[in-house]
Amino acid sequence: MQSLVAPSSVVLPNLNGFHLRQTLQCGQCFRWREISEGVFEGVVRNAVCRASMQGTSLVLDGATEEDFTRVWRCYFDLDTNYDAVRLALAAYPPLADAVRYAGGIRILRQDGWEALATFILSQNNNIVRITGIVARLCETFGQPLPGGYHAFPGPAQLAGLTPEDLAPLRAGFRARYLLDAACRVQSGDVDLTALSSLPLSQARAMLMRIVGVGPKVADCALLFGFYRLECFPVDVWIARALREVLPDGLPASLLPVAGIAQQMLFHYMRTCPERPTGV
DNA sequence: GCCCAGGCAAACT
DNA sequence: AGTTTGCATGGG
Repeated sequence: MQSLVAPSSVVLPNLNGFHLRQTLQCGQCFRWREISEGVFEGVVRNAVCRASMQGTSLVLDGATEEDFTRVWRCYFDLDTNYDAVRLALAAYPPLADAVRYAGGIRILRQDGWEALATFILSQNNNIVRITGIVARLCETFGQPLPGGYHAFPGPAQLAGLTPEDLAPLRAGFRARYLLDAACRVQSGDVDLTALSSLPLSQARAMLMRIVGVGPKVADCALLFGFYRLECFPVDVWIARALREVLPDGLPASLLPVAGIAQQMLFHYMRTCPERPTGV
């Protein structure tokens, strides 16, 4: 196992306010595993690394310089100033507690197809089980990588399969949704490359052509897979709480970073022990 | 057994 | 066009 990770590492200093566990376990991504206290192992775009914090530095063990410039720099969105975002969000009183509790979250720039697929699998499901289904999906259909890891299977690798083929995933009724997404992406009916720049309403409409993709999954895919920070995914679970916290929605000044606010609120309301669920 | 989980499709009024 | 119900699976 020790030779599975390339003998190099990358250190990213001065990540003030960054919280690795919050970021990787807040429910925006499903491909990281905490292998020991504070150490996470993950696969992103055919690259593997072990991530941990040393003070305010993010350490990526096993990351080559090439992987850093090709994958990790973008993935962790290191060129966005989160100090400024936190300041802006916390200045709006309804968000202050959420920023205090979950302000270490950064929105990861995930692969678009992976985000779409994993959030299709997320519906009426919980984060631990989603992670398990995604792991089985990659092990079963993903391209093998050095060290026994697997890439996330692309649309081409899933488009020809049947729901019975996906039975080992134990994804339940979501299996046929995932296959419909793969077919529509593969055929060009859904053009992922357009989703980053298309007007939001058109991007949502395109994604919702997929059976099993509604407003919530579409917004999650756009936020986490296409870096549309103006998306604010809301489901029935969070809606009741949001009406209390944000009766009038976000002020216009915060709309460009609505997705960051949403994810901090989501994590806060889900996990803060001082804020009982149900609100 | 029950209820819930990052919803949605289908079938109802 | 709004509302209700079923859905696969697993954990608490």
